[in-house]
Amino acid sequence: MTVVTRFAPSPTGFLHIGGARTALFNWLYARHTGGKFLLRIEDTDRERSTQEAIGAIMESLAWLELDADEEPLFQSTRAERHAEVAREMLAAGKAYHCYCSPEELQAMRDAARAEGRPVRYDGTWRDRDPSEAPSDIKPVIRLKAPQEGETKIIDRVQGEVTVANAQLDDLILLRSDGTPTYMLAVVVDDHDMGITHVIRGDDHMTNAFRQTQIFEAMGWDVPVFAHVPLIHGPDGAKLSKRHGAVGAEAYRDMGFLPEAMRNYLLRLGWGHGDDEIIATDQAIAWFDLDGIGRSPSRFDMAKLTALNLHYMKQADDARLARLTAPLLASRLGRDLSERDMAVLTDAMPSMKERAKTLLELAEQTEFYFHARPVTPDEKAAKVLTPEARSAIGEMADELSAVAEWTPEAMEALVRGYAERAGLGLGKVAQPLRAALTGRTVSPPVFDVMAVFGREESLARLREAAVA
RNA sequence: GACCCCUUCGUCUAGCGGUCAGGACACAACCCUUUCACGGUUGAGACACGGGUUCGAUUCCCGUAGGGGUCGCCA
Repeated sequence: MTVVTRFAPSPTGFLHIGGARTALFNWLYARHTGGKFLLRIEDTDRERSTQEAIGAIMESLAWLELDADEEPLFQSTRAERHAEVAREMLAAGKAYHCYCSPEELQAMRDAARAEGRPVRYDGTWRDRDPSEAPSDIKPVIRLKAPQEGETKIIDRVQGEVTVANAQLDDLILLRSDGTPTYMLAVVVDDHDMGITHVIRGDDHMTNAFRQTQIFEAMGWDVPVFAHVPLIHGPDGAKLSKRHGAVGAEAYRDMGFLPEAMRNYLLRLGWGHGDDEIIATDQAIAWFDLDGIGRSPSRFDMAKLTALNLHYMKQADDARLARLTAPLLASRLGRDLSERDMAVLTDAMPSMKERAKTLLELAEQTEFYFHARPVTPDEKAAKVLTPEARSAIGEMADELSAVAEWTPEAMEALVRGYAERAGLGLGKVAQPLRAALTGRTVSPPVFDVMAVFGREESLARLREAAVA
């Protein structure tokens, strides 16, 4: 049997972190088994579904590089098929018309709650003669769910979970306006799409029982379920906007790499021994449902950040430059030229291991693109004492004579200068740094000079020397 | 309230009857060092509680407590 998984978001908002992980797990499982990963947009709530949300979700999935094997299916296009299944169940005696008004139902729920009884539909119309039906009310179609016994689901994460059928009521399949409910639509679509494995959030656990009843009423195979525990915020409560409940694209904007995000999300609720750094191809080879934990986990930005540093160090320089460019452009208030891009790429080897995000990369490489004369910040200005300036001038003269403009040659020269002056390297490097970058923090000064090139470096040093 | 699920360092987790309870992030100290980082070494830090079962429970069972989820003509 070929595995077919699906990710089925409802487009009422962005793709939040939990959804992103659900998508990742479905994608990984399909890739691991050589199966298919499908996408279904559950847009049956026309009030709340928006085009913007669809766009945001697709964009986030694209950013995370979770590619579906087929074009996304829009659930709203399948309403006729859903209604047809409802009518089929009606004809087979598996469903019935219910004429209760929303007000009556609400009263029923309120009463039940007040008396401390389970809140359920009481089956008023379950066995009532259709001739008693009021002519002025459009009925809904309800599932004639079993009232005795129990419904069991086999869940690859939660194990065997059983609930007494008495706990479940006759859910609505088709609304009075003839449109399908979520419960019906999901089952019909999962069946028609050939979904074999339903991997989704824990919040759908109770839905699994009701959906199983529909599958069984239709005589369809029930897919394998895997209900993944939810992700909570750092405080253990539900994810709120303050922490993880922002869209996945927000993490892109914060300067995280998609591969870091995937690795982080993978390790949140899934483990493979002591392994922490798990590249995507390795994840595909290793991922299995048995590795999913049963307890909810908390979102931890620090760990994501640490992972991001790791992947940044490994990332290709040109790619990092490309990703950093727009962030840098917005800091500088101008676009980067081809020449700028070359400088940025050259700057990456010494830069990428000291920045945790692309945002930091942009911030820390910014000085390369500030035109001369250098404007030192407060700390750098303090370093540039008159003595330091004259030393910078002397070093500039010596440096101008260096044959090869390499970090090694420059370092040898400056070390020699420091020794003759009876100073540590730090004493002379800081003024150089301040003169070159206008800051007191930067990559090693000789790397910086190599990136700037001979001409630009000497110009900066000489300006600092005479200032 | 009813039903269902969960509970190992602060966080993510390993563990699947006998372990000095391991790793990672974060934290602290030290080393490295031209600044900041990276890196390295070391340290502190956990089996929610109470009963069983067993020669022996973190591990199995039952309670308690705490947390979470679900109870719509929303998805």
